[in-house]
Amino acid sequence: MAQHQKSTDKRNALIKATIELVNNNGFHATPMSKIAKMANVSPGTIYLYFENKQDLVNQTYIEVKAEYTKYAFANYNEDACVEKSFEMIWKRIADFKLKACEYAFFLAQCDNTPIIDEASRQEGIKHLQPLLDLWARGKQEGIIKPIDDYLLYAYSINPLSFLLTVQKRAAFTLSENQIEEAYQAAWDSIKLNK
Amino acid sequence: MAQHQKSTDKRNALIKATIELVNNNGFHATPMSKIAKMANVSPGTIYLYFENKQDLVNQTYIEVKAEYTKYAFANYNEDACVEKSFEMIWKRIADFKLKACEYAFFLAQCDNTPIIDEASRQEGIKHLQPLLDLWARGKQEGIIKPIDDYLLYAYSINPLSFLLTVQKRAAFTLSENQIEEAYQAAWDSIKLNK
DNA sequence: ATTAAGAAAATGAACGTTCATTCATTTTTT
DNA sequence: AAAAAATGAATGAACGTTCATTTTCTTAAT
Repeated sequence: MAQHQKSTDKRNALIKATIELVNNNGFHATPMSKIAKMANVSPGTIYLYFENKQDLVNQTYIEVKAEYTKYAFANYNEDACVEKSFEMIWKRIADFKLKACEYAFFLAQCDNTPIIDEASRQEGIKHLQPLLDLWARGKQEGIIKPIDDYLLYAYSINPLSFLLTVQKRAAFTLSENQIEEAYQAAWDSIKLNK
Repeated sequence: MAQHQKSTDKRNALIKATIELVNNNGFHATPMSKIAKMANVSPGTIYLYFENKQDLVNQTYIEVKAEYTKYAFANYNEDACVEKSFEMIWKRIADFKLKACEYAFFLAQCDNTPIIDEASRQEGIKHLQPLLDLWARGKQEGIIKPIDDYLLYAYSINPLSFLLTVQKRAAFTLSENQIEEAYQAAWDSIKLNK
């Protein structure tokens, strides 16, 4: 354990440092030397774990994205009705984005800039399938609007990224009540009106 | 005219080049030398128009943001009812974001990263007031949900940024029909259900 | 109209700095 | 004592910015 453990520790420290520095300074102002310093590691050591800077950022992205989707679907099973299932997933996602906001902000940054390889972006998108499946079921049952998944995502999930950014910038926190209001807005935007 | 005209041309060319290069390569991979080359200008000339790289990006942001809001409210007057007014503004914004997508993508990038000064960000936000006023009216008349403006923006306006990004990435174009669907989702998310 | 002189604008080579990355050496682990 | 992991000084390329020089424009006297 010891040897491999130590390695994982360093790797994690490097990824954590990358997230923090890129969030606060941007990719352009995040030199490898600073990442090394914050992770308590020598600059050269980074290259034992990552090919180069691009690889470090790509892998950080993939890792964070995986944690995000893992969290989102952790307690999900397909037994509940569409509406309840969606609410469960939505609230898990909200939980993650607003609580683990460092992670979520990093993702938002990567998703809105060309700092990530297209391949890594594709890799990160994979794990969203359960939500797409749920939407397919919802459309079939006439509960969710029969519109493109991109539209459903844009209106029901993505707004959380904006709210997270506002929260980070304005040093203002969404109340429990506001999260409920946000959920209502999300559901209202995609549910099929009878 | 001649002398001052020429200056404006160079300035505009520099701003245009900045947008294009930052969009495609990211801020970190956009050296001043490339900006100069694309604008057909010597590197030194940039410093006649802008203090430094940060100033160039800040001013580009402010300029694009101003164009965006100017376009959004160009044909707006406060005579129509809340719903119609919102629809008009929304469609103008959609028009801008999906047609002038280079501009909109640049804004999205700036809004989701720390590359812009906080001061410039504040400067850019100013011109949104008419929309906030409309929402205030809508809340008062019981037409729009009595929730925070950030929530209204997150659900009714911001999704367009996501759709724009998808459009740019996936080389896929939103159809007229899908824009209508998007508008419905936007309105459904913020209108007060009787 | 032409031109000469002065001012303004533009140039691009040069500068100093910073950065990503390497590798000879040291430290730690097996 | 051999192997693996980590170090950090060294390297060379790239960058933002400067400034001595050149080019272009403006003015006004002829």
